[in-house]
Amino acid sequence: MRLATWNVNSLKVRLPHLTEWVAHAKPDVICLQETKTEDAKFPGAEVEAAGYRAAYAGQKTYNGVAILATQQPTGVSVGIPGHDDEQKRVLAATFGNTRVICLYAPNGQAVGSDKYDYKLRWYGALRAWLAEEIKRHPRLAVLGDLNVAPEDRDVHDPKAWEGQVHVSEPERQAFRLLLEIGLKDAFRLFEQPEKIYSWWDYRMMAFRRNAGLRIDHILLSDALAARCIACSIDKAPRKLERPSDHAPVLADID
DNA sequence: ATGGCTACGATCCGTAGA
Repeated sequence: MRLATWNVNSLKVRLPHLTEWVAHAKPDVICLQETKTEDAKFPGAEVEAAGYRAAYAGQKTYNGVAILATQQPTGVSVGIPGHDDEQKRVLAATFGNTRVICLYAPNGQAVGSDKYDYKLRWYGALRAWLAEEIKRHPRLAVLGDLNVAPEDRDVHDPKAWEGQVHVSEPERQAFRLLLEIGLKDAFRLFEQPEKIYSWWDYRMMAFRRNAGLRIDHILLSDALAARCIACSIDKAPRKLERPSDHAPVLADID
């Protein structure tokens, strides 16, 4: 089974890139973030034509998550249970005996801001929920834009980013707490080349300079991690005309 | 010099992203 996650930064704008990419990468499940699309305007026909069923939870302008899969999703749930949030950031679905959770973590804007506090509270609620979810679903995959670069090697210029939002210690701690409930960073299960990132700023020719962050992640429970045979980031779509600022992340489960 | 894109929904700029 091939799992993927991609922050598309507008499903409407990126639909051609998405259909092209899934046609050649052929993920069985792909989690999308920042769809920025109301459910009533979800491009259901195009997604179906590409060979995918879909579950989605969107809103106008901001946020929005979707899970596309070759199999019909069951047990679809939106949001973190008990955590009231207007922002559509969390979507879960089951495929066979595998539970897939699609996440779009808050950006956090700046350390110390209200949005940063919201980000840390969101992570707290997420962790509590996932701790239960992993007991219910031993085959648990958590994919998405987590908006945290877990280590300095996930940052192009750790000195410049030191203490900033996405790399601050409380955010990294929140990320590590997800691992502590029994999840593994699929990317780090394997030897990887240096300076691999999943996001590059649109400005400053950041992509050309490979000035990026690795903030999009696939976390796997032990049962799935034991069967994970590959994990990589595909930079190719970032090179296209009018790209998303994020690249898709892939993991193969035997 | 802390900018520099991009998407959105609103107008011809503000908000947000990371």
